[in-house]
Amino acid sequence: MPSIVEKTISIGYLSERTGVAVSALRYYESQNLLFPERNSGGQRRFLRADIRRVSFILIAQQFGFSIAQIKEQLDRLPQGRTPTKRDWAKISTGFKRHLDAKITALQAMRDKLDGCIGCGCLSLKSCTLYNPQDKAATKGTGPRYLMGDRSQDI
Amino acid sequence: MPSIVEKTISIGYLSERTGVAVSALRYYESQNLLFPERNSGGQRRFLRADIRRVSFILIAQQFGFSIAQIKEQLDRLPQGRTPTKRDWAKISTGFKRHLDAKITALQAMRDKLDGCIGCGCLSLKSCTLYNPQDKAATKGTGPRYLMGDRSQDI
DNA sequence: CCTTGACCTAAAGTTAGGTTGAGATCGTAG
DNA sequence: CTACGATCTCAACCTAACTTTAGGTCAAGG
Repeated sequence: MPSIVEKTISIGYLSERTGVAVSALRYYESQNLLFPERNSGGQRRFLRADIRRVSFILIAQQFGFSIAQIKEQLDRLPQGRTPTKRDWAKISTGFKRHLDAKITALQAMRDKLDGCIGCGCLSLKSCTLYNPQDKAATKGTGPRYLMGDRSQDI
Repeated sequence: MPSIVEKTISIGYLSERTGVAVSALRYYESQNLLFPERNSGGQRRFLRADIRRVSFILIAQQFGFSIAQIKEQLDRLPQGRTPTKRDWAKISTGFKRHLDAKITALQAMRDKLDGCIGCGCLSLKSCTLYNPQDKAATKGTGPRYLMGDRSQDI
């Protein structure tokens, strides 16, 4: 437990304060999410501001963002000085856009599913859950015939 | 391409019809999502109804469900006969409940984030994104102190 | 000085959801 | 009968996000 006047903290203290395992913190460093300095003995010394940085990582993960995406957001923070309220607010906004898009997409699917349950098309020809673009975009493996499409010979 | 009168289909044809790789279909069998019979030569013979079963797996994956969760839903289908419209509608309903819950959770987070952006609490003491229950439930690793909680000494 | 606990590195292991490769067999067209 | 593509099994490999293990070092208390 470092006293209030010490400017850097150990990996153990950062772990205790954030609930993130020491091994995970070292992993985050290897992924360039954290940039601790080293003391004369080679041990990591973090800034107190890194507590907030790690907390941000945790929240972003709860929102479903990958480590790479989180890194992109963190890269937008200023280097050389401790991030301010405004700095955090700025990246939170960019972050909200992703989240909004994610919610919208899920709602669209939910609405399609609603339609399918109502009309029974989960077992008919015209199920709207058939969505070729998505699959073509993610895999390039050509069209996929989902739930009841081309079902004339089923 | 099996003629319309043949009752079973090959793994290659099932792959072609669903867009799912042959290797993935074999993997699904290993995970007990599919139960093909075998011909005299040991090759898998699927039912035409398995096209719909695989399509269901794809859609469920798009909704973010794991293979294990999808298996749970598929296990609710009747054995011994081809599932009907009503059978599929029944599991789609259970499925919608999960989806609704997921959307609600995401919206709650989005709303908290909205609040945080507005009030600047991403760098203050009382950030509502601090959510001890969730973490305690998922990991059992004790409380996690998120974004600005206990920030008096930051 | 000695012990003990926190810390270090590098490499290997873990889970999910598959893919890839090797080597052998099946099945069908010519 | 011979080719040749489709299938078969089994094991190894892949990414993400970490954890674990092994073997060794640092730092603080007594």
